[in-house]
Amino acid sequence: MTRDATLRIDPESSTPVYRQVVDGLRSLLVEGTLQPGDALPTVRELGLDLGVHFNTVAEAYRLLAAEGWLDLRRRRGAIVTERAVPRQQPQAQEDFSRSLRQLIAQVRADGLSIRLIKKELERLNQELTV
Amino acid sequence: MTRDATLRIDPESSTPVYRQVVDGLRSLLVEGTLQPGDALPTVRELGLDLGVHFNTVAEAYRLLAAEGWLDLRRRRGAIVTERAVPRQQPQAQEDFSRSLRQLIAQVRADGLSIRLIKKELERLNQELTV
DNA sequence: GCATTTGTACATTGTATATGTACAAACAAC
DNA sequence: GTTGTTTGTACATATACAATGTACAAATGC
Repeated sequence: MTRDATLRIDPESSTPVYRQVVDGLRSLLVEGTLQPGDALPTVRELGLDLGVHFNTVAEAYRLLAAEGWLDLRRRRGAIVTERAVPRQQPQAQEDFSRSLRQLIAQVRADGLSIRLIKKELERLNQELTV
Repeated sequence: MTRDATLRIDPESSTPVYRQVVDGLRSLLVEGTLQPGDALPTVRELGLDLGVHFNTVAEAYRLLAAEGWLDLRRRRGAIVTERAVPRQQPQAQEDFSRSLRQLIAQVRADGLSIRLIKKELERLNQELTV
């Protein structure tokens, strides 16, 4: 991953930077853009790239390692690992439903048209393949 | 709104309580469950109901008032107002797309099956009417 | 060995969150 | 019209969280 424009940080956002990094990287991991064996940038490289302190990136890497995505070793950096999908939690579907409803409500409140929302929902649904 | 089970607070969540309240209420407002003219519970009632301090609820009400949803007056409480949908921001669609991708990635990582995710996407898409 | 490159540990600082307490406005009762 | 009560508001405080600064420890190459 070299200078990937996929990750962008909004320092104004109310969601903390290290979680923005986690969320952005998790997308790439889940979607397979980052594959097992791939090397992520070093915490210092990515920190420089994103304009944040390397410890902030390190914190994000630690969370992803705790989720089972990364293997962290000194001098070698962060490597994407094989990861088994965990068993589904009981309330997972309901949580997702609520989060999705709230996300849609938020963007509707911000003026995004229902037409465009539906378009995005359909597009993302398309992209999901079993 | 009397003792509505629609709002549930997770004190363990990393998203702060006042924002959970804002997000939950905004859903009800956008979806029309709460209509202009409706009275919300007082900050003390809702605080008691949710098990949080009334100032935490007050903070949530203030945010919603700042978004144009509520009219707050002493002694009368919080009343839902008419609210014009604001003009769409330029990056709104892209922001939504990214948030949605990240939400899906997160629940996939948590083990929610693609089948159930697609089902929810379709269900919410259905419910959206222009 | 020694230097360099990595992640790690931890102290420090600033900011955000939640609460406690006192207050001010509005309205009702009398 | 005074008094009491019910509302939201203001602000001080305590705590937790986020981001950074700095020093360190492990691993590798030479």
